[in-house]
Amino acid sequence: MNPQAIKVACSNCNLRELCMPIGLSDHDMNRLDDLVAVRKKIKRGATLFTNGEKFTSLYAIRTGFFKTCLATEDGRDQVTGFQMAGEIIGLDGIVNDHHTCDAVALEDAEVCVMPFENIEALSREVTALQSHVHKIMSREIVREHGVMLLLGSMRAEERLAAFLLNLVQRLHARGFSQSELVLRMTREEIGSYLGLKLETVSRTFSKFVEDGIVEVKQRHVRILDTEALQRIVNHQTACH
Amino acid sequence: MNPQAIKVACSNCNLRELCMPIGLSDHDMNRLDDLVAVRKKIKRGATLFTNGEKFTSLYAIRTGFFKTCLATEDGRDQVTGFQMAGEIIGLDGIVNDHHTCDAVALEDAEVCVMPFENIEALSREVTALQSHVHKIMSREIVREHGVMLLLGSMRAEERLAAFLLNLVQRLHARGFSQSELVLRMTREEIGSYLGLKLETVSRTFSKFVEDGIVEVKQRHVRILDTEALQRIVNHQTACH
DNA sequence: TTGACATCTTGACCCATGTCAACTACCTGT
DNA sequence: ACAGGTAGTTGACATGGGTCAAGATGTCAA
Repeated sequence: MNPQAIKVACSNCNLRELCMPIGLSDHDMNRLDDLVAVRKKIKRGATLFTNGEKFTSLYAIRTGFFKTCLATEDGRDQVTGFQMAGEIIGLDGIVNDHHTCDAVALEDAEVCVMPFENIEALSREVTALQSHVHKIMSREIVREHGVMLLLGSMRAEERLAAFLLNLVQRLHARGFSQSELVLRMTREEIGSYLGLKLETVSRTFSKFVEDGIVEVKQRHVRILDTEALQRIVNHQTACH
Repeated sequence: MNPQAIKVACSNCNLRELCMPIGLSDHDMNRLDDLVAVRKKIKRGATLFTNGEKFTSLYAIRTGFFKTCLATEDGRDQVTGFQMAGEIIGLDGIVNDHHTCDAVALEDAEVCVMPFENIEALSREVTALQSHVHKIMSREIVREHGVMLLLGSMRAEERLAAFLLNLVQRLHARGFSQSELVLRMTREEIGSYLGLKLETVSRTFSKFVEDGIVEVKQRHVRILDTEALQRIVNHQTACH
């Protein structure tokens, strides 16, 4: 195999419209190819980075599924997000040059390692990249606002409905079904993300099944009535 | 009054070490002075920007106190943060060119308006500014992780204790007392931020007063026992 | 000062979710 | 195919915080 064959190239990557700026000239696109230092495989259960570790790079997920989570000394544990192909992780490390959470692979995964100094250097020259980096960070801020809304004001059913809709929507954007999905995480991890106990997550799934909104068989979920989920999320003050 | 007198100048601003990169050369510092297009005063209760509004600028708070909040059609309302002098708001608007939350002044305030295109242009040339912008956004992401932890896994007392400690710590960094503070927001706004009802916030304050941890007189709070608050925040699994 | 209104406190009661426990189903490696 | 371990489900009960309501306190304008 010649070196060319294993050379990483964003320009040929079928995920590039998810993680890279669009509408670049050929010249700029070629420069972007140098952003990715190397690819890295992570086995299920292994960490890509952990809290306290030195920050060097952002990571674009090529394949696989991650969770990011915060663990405190006093035993709390909060899943702060689930990330899938085309998404960027590691942004938490920029501010203090050290990561402040763990990124754990929930299935065998592969990521593109993008040294942050390369990103900064190149984005001084390629305006589209600069703008893209800003948007990625802003998107994460806005996403977290949404999670705060969920955690601060929604009830269990509303949280789980919002969670399922969000997952299928992101999977659909990657070419998967709008109605079927395989959960890569346990009930406990879902619960941690949604601020619920695993039993509550399980019960709420059962409730949805009873109501004919979804079919659930372990981690396989089929959504039968998307609008019902939508209504549950928006419900809230419908009773007032 | 000559124009020079009202010319905005970061280089003379006593907040610059809070909102601007440090260790700049005189030359770079002068260039930074051009970042701020204008200053703007906002009356108590007025908005600096609102959800859906076109995004043009980031804002550095010079004086005053803001809340940012998300309001959904279905009547939910979530305070996503409280911001004080030296902090930057508006980051949520970058990703879609429109703001996704409201910024409301909780007391008369003044902000420096920094057009985002100026920021992007200048940060292509001044590396320290580029790095600073990245760190500010990353800091916001990490802050929100902390709020997710709070909302997802803490009980009412723990949330309020964490909230008070965070506030005094930030105020102390601005030269105020470590033990005394004036809340600029209502119990309802605190509750919204912490995912609690205003009655619960009020009761929890009363509990802290009973326990001799704080003195509360309306919005005036004096912390008598910082370590007790610290212990409450870290407590959690101490019972196991 | 007075009245009107917003904010805050407190009590009584209720319910959604947590807790604890038993049981079932599934997956993994041999 | 089997054993052991992990993950998920379900029931019974406990409880933290929500809800509703009354009253107190503070604020602002006239």
